[in-house]
Order: sequence, then structure tokens, then C-alpha cells
Amino acid sequence: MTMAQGATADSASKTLMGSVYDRLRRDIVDGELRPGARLRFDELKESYGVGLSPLREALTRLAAEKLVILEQNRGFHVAPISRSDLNDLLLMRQEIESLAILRSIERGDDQWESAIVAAIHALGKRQSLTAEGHIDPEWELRHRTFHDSLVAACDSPRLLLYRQQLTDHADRYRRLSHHYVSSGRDHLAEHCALSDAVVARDAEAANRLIRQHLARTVEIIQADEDLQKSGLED
Amino acid sequence: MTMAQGATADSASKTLMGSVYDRLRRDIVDGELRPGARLRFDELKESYGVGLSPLREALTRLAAEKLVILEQNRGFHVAPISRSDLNDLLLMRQEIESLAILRSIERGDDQWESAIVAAIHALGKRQSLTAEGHIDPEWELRHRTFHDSLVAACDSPRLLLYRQQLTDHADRYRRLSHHYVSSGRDHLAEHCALSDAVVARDAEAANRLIRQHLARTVEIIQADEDLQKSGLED
DNA sequence: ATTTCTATAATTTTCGAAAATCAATAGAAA
DNA sequence: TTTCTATTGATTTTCGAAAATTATAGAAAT
Repeated sequence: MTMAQGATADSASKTLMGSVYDRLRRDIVDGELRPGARLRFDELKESYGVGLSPLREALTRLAAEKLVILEQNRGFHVAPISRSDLNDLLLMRQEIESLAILRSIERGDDQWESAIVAAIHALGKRQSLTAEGHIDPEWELRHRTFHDSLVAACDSPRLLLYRQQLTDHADRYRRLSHHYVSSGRDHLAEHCALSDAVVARDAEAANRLIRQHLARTVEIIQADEDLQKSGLED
Repeated sequence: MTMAQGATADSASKTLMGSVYDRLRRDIVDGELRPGARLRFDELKESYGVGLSPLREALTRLAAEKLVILEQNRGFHVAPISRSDLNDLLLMRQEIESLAILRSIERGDDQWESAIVAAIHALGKRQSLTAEGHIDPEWELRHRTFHDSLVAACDSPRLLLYRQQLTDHADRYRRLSHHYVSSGRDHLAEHCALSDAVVARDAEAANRLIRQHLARTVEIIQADEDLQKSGLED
């Protein structure tokens, strides 16, 4: 029994490649690993404490999701960020999210509705910023739970898979822009309006509101000059 | 210099994992590797003539695209097929293809139009079936080229990536259903109507026609009782 | 000074063996 | 006869070293 360095509790009873994939993904999405950064195996072996095989597999998987880039015999890099990529991401998110919500509206049952009402309620009970001005992790969790609840009835594995991948990319941009929450934006009002439209099965309004919601986040990120320093180009 | 068994000419100057990925993908999409088939490393090493590392990486990449399934410590399998999966695939294809075409209609220039006209012309010059009743590879190539030409101006890397992945899945179902071409269907008429609508920038008609086109293919596949034997369940 | 070539160093890619895990079977106990 | 446990066998997963490739630095030539 060599298996020991299980790091995060939940990585128990998982393959090494599985847990190193999770950790790499989180580090990239959290911005710990900077956009464009070179990923050398010697360093990765050091910092993640695993051998080549699970590392290469995890990176290959991340490359398929476009969170990292693989260049022939020249190694892996964290995917760069750019304005045009952010615009492309917004476009796809608007289409995929709205599609998932519209299908959920068509197919959702009472239990689906209840989960949304519960999620928006829980979200409203929590401030997005802590006393120190940082984003509250618990708020982030409830925020994700709320958005997930909206699409939970869409009944399409592929739609949910693509949505998940796009959300990862969006989260990365969002977290690279530190103060994305503190821009005087009324999150709760937006979320409530969205929740109301969905629960009322108002497809037209839900479609309009989710697209607006996603677009506003991107506007804030685009305006963040700090992000230039993270390597945002065209 | 150990590199030698480059199989298909184009795999030169490519990494081993890259070419074994290409070969595995083709074998799966072509139905050579049956749905649900177990992929044991001993056998794969034998038949593809490479070591474990490039094989595992290639399979990991294919797993991310859902062409193969990875189960913890229980190996890789070719992704199974099912009616519900085929329906899910159709749903996503209709959305993604129509979106790509509509964006191309908005953004395409004269050169884009010309390429479509050229592609539909080339497609019309070729019979889909050979004298022996098989699908003509040259027709398949022109068919793909035509459909690609329709979306060539959509200007969205993510949209094109997802479209490519969905097309791979669709091609697999289509090829598992041997006589998908020979069902008395008038391909050329459908393609011409689609081409005309797109070149005329008639978004409404193009949207309707592409969705119909995709749905008809699925109808034929669903009706193919041969496919039951390939493992099509719910 | 600039370029080109060669030798060296750094890094990725691949292989083969060791370790870990899962499936199957046989044997013991109920 | 059935159920449970231990052992064997088959297979995946992981490691560490070898091979191949790319990058770097210095020397020679223009």
C-alpha cells in the first residue's frame, strides 16, 4: 500500500490520475496556474507528488477540454486568455445555457421547481463578500447550486456536459478578475428575476434574462484593467 | 531512430500518441471497434504496435470526447450506443448545426458563398453508391466538404469544436447502419435546397432545412433493424 | 556584426517492469 | 447445498529509466 498523499479528503478511493486531474483543473480554474504558464513535468512531479504517467493523462484530458494546450514535443501550457476567446465563450454560454433552461422549463416537474425556490432562498441568505472583502466560498457554492438547479431538468447529457465545460472556462475568467463581485452590481435582483421567470415557465423572459446575466459578467471582466496583467490580449 | 511503423502516410512527423489517437478514433467511428467492446491493453499493444503510454493517452483523450468510456481500474470500453443517446445527439446536432449555419449566413463573404456553390456542384457530380452498392468514399469526402462549407464562416472556435465532436458521434451511428444511403432518400435534393437557402441568406429556411436533414438521417438509423444487433438498446 | 553550424543541455515522449487493484475460483464453514 | 473467506490469476495503474526531440550556447565562417 503506497497510496498515501490523498491531499483533499474526497480524492480517496480514486485513481491517481483522477485526483491529480481534479487538482490541476482546480488550480487552473482558480488562476493558481497562470494563463500561458508552461507546465514542466519536473516541476509538476515535484508539486503534485506523482509520477509521469498520471500527470500526462490528466493533462491530456485537460487538453481535450481546452484548459491546457499541447504542442508537439514542446510540452503543455495553461490555455492563454484573450478578449476574442472571452467573446467566443460568452456566445456559446448564452446559447447553451438558454437552451438548457428552456428545455428545463418544458420538462421540469414540481420537484424541480421546489429545488429552484430553495436554491434562490439559500442564495439570498448569504452575502457574496466577506468582511475582508473576499468572495465567500459558501456564497459561491450556493450560486453554483442555484444555476445548476435551473437546468437540472433539461434531460440531455451532452447539453449538461458542454455546459459544465463552458462554466469551467467562465469561472477561470471570473476568478482572474478579482473584484468581479464588488462592482456595484445587484446580483440578488438579477438572480431573483431569473428565478421568477423560470419558475413561472416564462420562456421568453428566462431566455432574455439569462443572456443578459451572462453578458453583464463578461462586461465587468472586460472592463477590469487588472486582467491585462494576467495576459489578456486580443 | 526507432520510429518506423507509421501506418498511414499522414502520420509522419507526428507524435506516437497522436497517430494512435487518429487510428483509434477512425476505427471507432468506422465501427471497426464495436460499441461496448472492451479495450484491453495487451490486445491494443499488439494490434497498434505501440507501448502503454501513448495508448493510455490516446484513450484518455477519446474518453474526454465520449467515444470511449473509462471505468476506475476496470479499463476502457468503446462507448455503447442507444436510442436515447441517439436522440440526445440529434437534439444537440440540430442546435449546434443550425447555430453555426445562421452565424455563417450573417457573417459569410463572397468567398464563403463561392465555396458552397463549388462544394454542392462537386457533390452533385458523384453518385453516393458505387456499382457494388457500397458508399463511395469520394462521395463521403465531398459530402463532408459541403457541410463544412456551410458553417465555414461562423467564426467561433468553440462552436466548430463541438460541431466536430458531434459529427464524429453521428458518423459512427451512420456507419453502423450499413445501408443508410440506400433508403430511397433523395440526398441531392435535400442538399440543393439547403445550399440554395444558405446562399440566399434565408435564415429561416436554412434553419428549417438543416434540422429536417439531420432528423431524417436519424429516422433512417432508428428504423434499421440491423443496428439492433450492434447493441442498440434504450 | 551577423549568420550558420555543431555540440551540449534540457525536456518531452516512449518503453518495460513493478505495484496495486479487481475478478474468479477454490476451499472451508455453516 | 449455500455462503463466506482466502488465494490465485488477470488487468490496470504507476513508476523510473531509456530514447527521441527540441532548445541553448559557443565556435567558425561570411
